[in-house]
Amino acid sequence: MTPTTESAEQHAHQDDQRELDPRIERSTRRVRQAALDELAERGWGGFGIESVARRAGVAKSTIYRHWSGKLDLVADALEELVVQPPADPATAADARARLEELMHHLVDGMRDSTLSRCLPALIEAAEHDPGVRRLHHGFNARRRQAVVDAVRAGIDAGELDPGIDPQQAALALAGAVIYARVMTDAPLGHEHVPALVATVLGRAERE
Amino acid sequence: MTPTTESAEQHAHQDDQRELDPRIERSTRRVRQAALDELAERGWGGFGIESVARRAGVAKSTIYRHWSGKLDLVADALEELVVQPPADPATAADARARLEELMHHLVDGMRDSTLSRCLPALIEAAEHDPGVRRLHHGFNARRRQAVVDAVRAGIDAGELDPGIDPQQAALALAGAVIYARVMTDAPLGHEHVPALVATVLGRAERE
DNA sequence: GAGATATGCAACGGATGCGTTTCGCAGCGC
DNA sequence: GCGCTGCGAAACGCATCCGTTGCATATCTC
Repeated sequence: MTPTTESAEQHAHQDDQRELDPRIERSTRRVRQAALDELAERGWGGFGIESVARRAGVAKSTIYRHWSGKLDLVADALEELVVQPPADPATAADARARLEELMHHLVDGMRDSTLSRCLPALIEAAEHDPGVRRLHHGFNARRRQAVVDAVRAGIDAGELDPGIDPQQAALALAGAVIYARVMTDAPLGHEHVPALVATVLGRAERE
Repeated sequence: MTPTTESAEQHAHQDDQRELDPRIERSTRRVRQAALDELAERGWGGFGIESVARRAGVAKSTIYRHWSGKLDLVADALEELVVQPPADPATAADARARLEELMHHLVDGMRDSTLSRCLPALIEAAEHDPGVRRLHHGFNARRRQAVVDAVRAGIDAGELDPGIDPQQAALALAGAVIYARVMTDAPLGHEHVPALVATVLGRAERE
């Protein structure tokens, strides 16, 4: 039995080595899910291994058999959430439609998802742990990059004002959704997306 | 000695009743400051009364003499941060200048301030405690309202595109700054403000 | 100065969580 | 079926924090 000082090999690439003992597969899956629930409900500071074990219906020793501690477990569980790609690039008619699509996707993600419920804990955790910070910032950078690309494409295609700064536009668009989630009582709804996109990207340039 | 079941009267309005025992003034001031530092460093979950006492150079019993517990103390200490009014309304030349001013102020607030260092903890705390949530959301709503007003004034004055939705514009502007602070490695700097404002509000309508 | 009062200090019982260990059992692969 | 191995249960020592208390001391008010 490996001492699991580094869990990355075992868990991150678990899907590769499909020859795993079904008991392990079952345990780790339950624990990861429970860890995310725990993180969402209790937050970063409130997160407890014993609580996760109870929640997962699993012995505490089982958790320590597979992860080295709180940090290892949380980091591993979070990888679970990161596997959501935003959307596909080439289906939308024009830049505005594409961006509205991206925003709707983000709004969706901020309504029900596990990720949304974990977001405050994630923000807090990123502040205090370098590993989580890398994960968190990396994930958001990738997600935001899709918006930057869409804006730039829109400008190149002549559909958007060339005065727009793609970086700032992406910050503003994504920022509005995230801000509404963590700083206000009223998360952004789908009905606000058109007005948001229209406001940030400017009104129709050509009609 | 009042049992301090409700601390609001004693502490929030402390400045009013200036006849206070200097020992109390001194203690509570130290503790409040220490509480903010603790919140910034350890986060909402890591926050501990005994740690605050150590930090403040004060006996634990002194804290319990003035506050009923963690929640009471944190809420009281946070009031300290909320007393920052954004700026004055009628000095700026035009709407764009006024909005850039507001954004610079927000960027400032996200660089060094205690509030910035407490922000992740605040977001997390607001998620789990209704009292903190009210404080947090209320403060941000007030701050954002200044932006909404400025945008609306700009539209009314014919300086901004009437197609802009003031609410969404404010969300986008404030959101970009906050997002950059809690979701990325690179907080927004003052040098980005002009591009941000220009991007969200549209390029010059009249030149 | 005298009396009031806030503080410091130390200790308390209780709770909770951590990370480890031991052992009997059940489920797995072959 | 049999050996292998992951699991559950329970207990461990240790640490931390909670919220409270009693008492001596320092500091304020008058």
